[in-house]
Amino acid sequence: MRVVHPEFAPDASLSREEMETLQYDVAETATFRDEFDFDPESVRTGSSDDDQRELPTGKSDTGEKPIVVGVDQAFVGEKAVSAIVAARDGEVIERTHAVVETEIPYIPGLLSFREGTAILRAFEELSVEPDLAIVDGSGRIHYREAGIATHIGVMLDLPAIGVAKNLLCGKLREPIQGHLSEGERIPVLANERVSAPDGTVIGYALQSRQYDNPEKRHVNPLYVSPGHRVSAETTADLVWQLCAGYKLPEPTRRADAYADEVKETVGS
DNA sequence: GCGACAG
DNA sequence: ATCTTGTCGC
Repeated sequence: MRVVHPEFAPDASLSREEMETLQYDVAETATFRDEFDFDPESVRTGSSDDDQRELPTGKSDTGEKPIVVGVDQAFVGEKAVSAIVAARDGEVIERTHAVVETEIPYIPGLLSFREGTAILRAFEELSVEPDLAIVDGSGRIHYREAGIATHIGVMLDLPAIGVAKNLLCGKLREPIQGHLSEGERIPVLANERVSAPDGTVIGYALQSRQYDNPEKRHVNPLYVSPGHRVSAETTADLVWQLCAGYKLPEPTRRADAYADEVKETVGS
């Protein structure tokens, strides 16, 4: 697929100040409301039920099901490996990847300038037109509301969601005491460290999976946030639907595995 | 100066 | 993110 907004390219040679200014521009172009055509309820995983009956009409509606892509990165020395796995109705239909030399180190808040180019190059290799992207990292849960999921989503004008294992910034509306139960979600609000008005719901802590006996051992929640063209609430709904009994959503797990596969092919 | 800090 | 064996628990 093609880039729609090349002016937001995550150029690693920019100064820190220029990078931050670019992020404010990206956030201004982004929308954190539901702006997509597919039915959120139609998004599903592949490893779930196999009782997929034909429709009453007998007509196959697979062509109407949204294409969801998972995006993940791996590193080999100074090279960044970006992997994308596309699936429709839970079935993998295409996989692409790109290997790009990293130019800058990891800096909290500027992740897209380290990994963005590799991700975009992998997207350019994609021949199918995705309806939604699940990106590892934050979206709106970011100092300037422009995490990597937002940056990628805006450049491609593609509905995108950010899925992170740790909270970059913002504050939970209610503190987690001990642990959450599977399926629970707590709003993540903007605080003084976020450019959004204080109290704005910028994402959710989502307990995608939990052990039977959390008292002895528990799983940490996922921190999900809108990247582009998706609301915080729908973001949590979609990620929850994509988690087939695992902590990470299916698209992410597949991209993760593919990135490891490619990684073994590349030398440092 | 002291914390906070996606991947 | 990455370096890595065993090990705890369901």
